[in-house]
Amino acid sequence: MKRTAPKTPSITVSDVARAANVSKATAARVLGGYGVVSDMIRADVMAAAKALDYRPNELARSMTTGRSGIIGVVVGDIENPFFSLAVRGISDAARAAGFNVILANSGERIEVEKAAVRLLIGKRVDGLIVTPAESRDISHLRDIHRSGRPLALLDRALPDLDVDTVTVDDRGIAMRATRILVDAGHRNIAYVTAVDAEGHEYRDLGQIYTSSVRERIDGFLTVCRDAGIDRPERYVRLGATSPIETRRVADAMLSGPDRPTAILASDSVIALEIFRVIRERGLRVPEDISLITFHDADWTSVTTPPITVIDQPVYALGKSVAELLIRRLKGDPRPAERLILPTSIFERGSVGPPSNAIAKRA
DNA sequence: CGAGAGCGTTATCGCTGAAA
DNA sequence: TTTCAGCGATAACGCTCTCG
Repeated sequence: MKRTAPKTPSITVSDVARAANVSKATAARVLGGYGVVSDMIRADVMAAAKALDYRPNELARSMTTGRSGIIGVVVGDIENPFFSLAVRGISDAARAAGFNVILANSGERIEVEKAAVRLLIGKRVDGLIVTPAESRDISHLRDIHRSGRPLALLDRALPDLDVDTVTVDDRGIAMRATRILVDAGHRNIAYVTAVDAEGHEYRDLGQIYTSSVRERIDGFLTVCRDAGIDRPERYVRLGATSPIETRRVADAMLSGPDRPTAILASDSVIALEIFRVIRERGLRVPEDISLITFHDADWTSVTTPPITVIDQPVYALGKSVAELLIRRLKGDPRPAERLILPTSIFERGSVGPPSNAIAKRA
C-alpha cells in the first residue's frame, strides 16, 4: 500500500525547453507569447510543448505577475433568474477580455457576503463585482477598495462608496408600475419583497438596508400617498426570502379581511409563488387580484393571463458592470462612474380594475 | 523557532554574432 | 565600428515544508 499519493509530474517550461534544446527563458518566451524569438525556434518549442502536452501552471504564473486573470463575483441569490442572467452578462464580458469568473452566493446575508469577499481576495482575484446585501455594513467593501483591488457594484448603489456602479432607476420604475395600478382604480396595493427586517414588519424606510429595494418601496409609497391612499405602508410585506416564506406571506396577506386588490412583486421568484397561491385559492388574475412583477422572467409571458412586468435590462446590467471593472483593471484613471440603465414596463394581461366585492367593502 | 530550499513562471539583464 | 535581433542566465514572486 502506498502511503502517499504518487506525484503526477506535470510538464513545465523546463521540460519543454529540454525537449526543444533551448533555454528555459526561450521556451518561456514562446509559450508566454512575449519577447522576440526566431520562427525556427518558435516552431521547435511549440512542437515540443504539443508532444509533451504542456499546460501552463497558472498558480506559478500569477505568483510573478501578481495577476490571476480572475474576477470575483458575489451575488445575492444564484437561484434567482435575475442574478443568473446578470452573471451571464458578466461572464460574457469577462471572457471577451480574457478574464475568468469565480462566483459566490451570499444568500443576501451580510456575514456570508463578507466571508465570500474574504475568500475571493485570498484567491487573489484581480477585481470584484458585488451586489451588496446591506448599505449599513460596508467595511468589507471598503477593505477591497483599500487593498487596491477595483470594486464594482451591481444593481445596488452605495452613496458612501465611490466606485463604479451600474443600476436601474428603481424608484422611478416602481413609481410607474404603481401608477398603473392606481390608475386602474386600486387603493389596496401590496408590495412584497424578499428583504427582511427586525420584527419582519415594515415600519419605515430606515429598516431597509438593500438600496434597490429601499428605492422601490420609496417610489411605491410616494405614488400611493400622492393618490391619497391612507397608510399605504401597511401593505408592504417583507421576508419573502424563499418560496416557502413567500407562501406564508401570501397566505397571510390574502386571507385577511382587507386583502389587497393588487400586488407588486419585487422579483419574479416571489411573483411566481404568489401567482400559485392566488390560483390555489380559487382567485383569478386580474379579476380578483392584479399583479405586476419586477423582472421579465420566461414564465411571465406564458401564463394565463400573461403577467405585466418591469423589464430590467438584466443582461446589460451584468455586461456593463463587468466592462467598467475591466476598464479599471486595465488602469483607467477616470473617476468612478455611476451608470443607470433604462427600464421599461411590458403591459400584458395581469392588471384590471379592482373587483366589486372588495371595492364595496373598502 | 527561525532559516532557507524549493515550487514554475516571468521579466530583466547581458552576451553573442551577424548585418549595416 | 555600431546596432540590434535572438537568446541564455538568473533574480524574484509568496508560500510551504524541512532541517538544524
